[in-house]
Amino acid sequence: MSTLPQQKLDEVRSIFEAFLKKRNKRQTPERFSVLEEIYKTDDHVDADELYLRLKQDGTRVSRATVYNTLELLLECELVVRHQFGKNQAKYERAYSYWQHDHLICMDCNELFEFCDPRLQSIQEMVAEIYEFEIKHHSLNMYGHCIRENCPNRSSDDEPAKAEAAGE
Amino acid sequence: MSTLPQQKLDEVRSIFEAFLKKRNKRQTPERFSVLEEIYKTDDHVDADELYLRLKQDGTRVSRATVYNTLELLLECELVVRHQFGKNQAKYERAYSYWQHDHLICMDCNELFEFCDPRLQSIQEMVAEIYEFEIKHHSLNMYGHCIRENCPNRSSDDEPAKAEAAGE
DNA sequence: ATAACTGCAAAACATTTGCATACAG
DNA sequence: CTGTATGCAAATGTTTTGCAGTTAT
Repeated sequence: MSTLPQQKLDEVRSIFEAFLKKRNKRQTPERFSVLEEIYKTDDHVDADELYLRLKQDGTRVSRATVYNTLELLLECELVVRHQFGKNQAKYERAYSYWQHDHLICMDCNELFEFCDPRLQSIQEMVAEIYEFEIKHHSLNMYGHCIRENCPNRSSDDEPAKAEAAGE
Repeated sequence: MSTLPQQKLDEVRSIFEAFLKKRNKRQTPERFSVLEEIYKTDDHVDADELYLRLKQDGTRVSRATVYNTLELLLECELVVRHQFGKNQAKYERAYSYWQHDHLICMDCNELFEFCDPRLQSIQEMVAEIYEFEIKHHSLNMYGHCIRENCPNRSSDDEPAKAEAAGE
C-alpha cells in the first residue's frame, strides 16, 4: 500500500492540473513535487517532515511553498489534514483511499486506521437533526495498545484519576 | 447549564484537592482560580481567553500558570482539551457533564454538541479488534449550517472540487 | 526551612507574511 | 511581457522554559 501505481499517480496529477487550471493558478514544478512527495507514502506527515523529505530528494522548495501547496491540495481534496491532539497538523494523501478514522496509542504513538459504517449513519442523523450539510468528520480514539514493546508495559505513570472526591 | 450549583463546585474542588495531595503538589490559590474560572461557563475556551478572564476578574495569574494548571486539570480529568482544526487548543470543564461530540459550522464557527450511543459500540468493537484499552475519543463533524445569518448564505466561495480528472 | 510554584521574559515551535526575484502563461 | 509564485527572512501566535523571587507545607 505504500507505493502507488504509476497510473494512479498520473490520475492524481491530472486532477491537480485541472484544479489549478480552473482556479487560474500556475502549474509550477514545486507544486507537483509536493504532490508527488505526499503521494509517495501512506504516512501521516507534518509540513516540516515533507519539507525535509523534499530537500533530501534533492528538490529545492521552501517551507512557505510547502504550506502553500498543502493548502491547495486540501482544497481540491487530494490531501486531508489531521490534528492529533498536538499543535502540529499531519497531512495524508486522500485520492482513491478509503476515508478512515484513527486509533492512536498514547504510549508509543502508533497509529491504526479503521472504518465503521455506523459512523455514516450517525453523520446522516446528526445532519438531519441539526439541519447541517456535513462535509467531513474526524474521529480519533486514544488509548493504550497491548504490544510487548510498547512503553505502556512500564506503566508507573498510572493515570492517577480523581476517583477520590472525599479522600 | 451555564452556571454551576455551589455543591458541584465544591465537589470539583475537592477532587482537585485530593488529586494534588496524591501527587504531592501544592494547593495554590492560582490553581483553584483556574479551576473555578473554567467551571464558570460551559464554553470551549482557549488558554489565553482563560488568562484574560482571570485577569478581568481581578485574579493575577500568569499565562505560564494557566497552561501549567490546565495540564494538571487534564490529568485528573476535570477538564478536556479539544483541537478543532486550528492550532489552538480549546478547553472545557468535564466533571459531571456528558461526554459529547461536536458539530462545527465551517462558515460561522458555531459549535453544537451531540451524543450518539452507537459511538460507544464502535469504540468497544475497535478496542476488541485492535486489542486496545481505549481511554477517550474525539469526534468532530464539519459542515455548513442553514441559519439565515450564517455567512454560508453568500457561498461564492464554492468548494471547487476536483471532479475533473480528465479535463 | 525548603522544595515547589509563580511571574516574567525569553525561547521554542508551527505557520504566515512581505518583498524582491524568478518564471509560467 | 506580465502578474503570479517562489524563496528567504522576518513576523506572528501559541505554548514552553529558565530563573529569581515567593509561598505552601
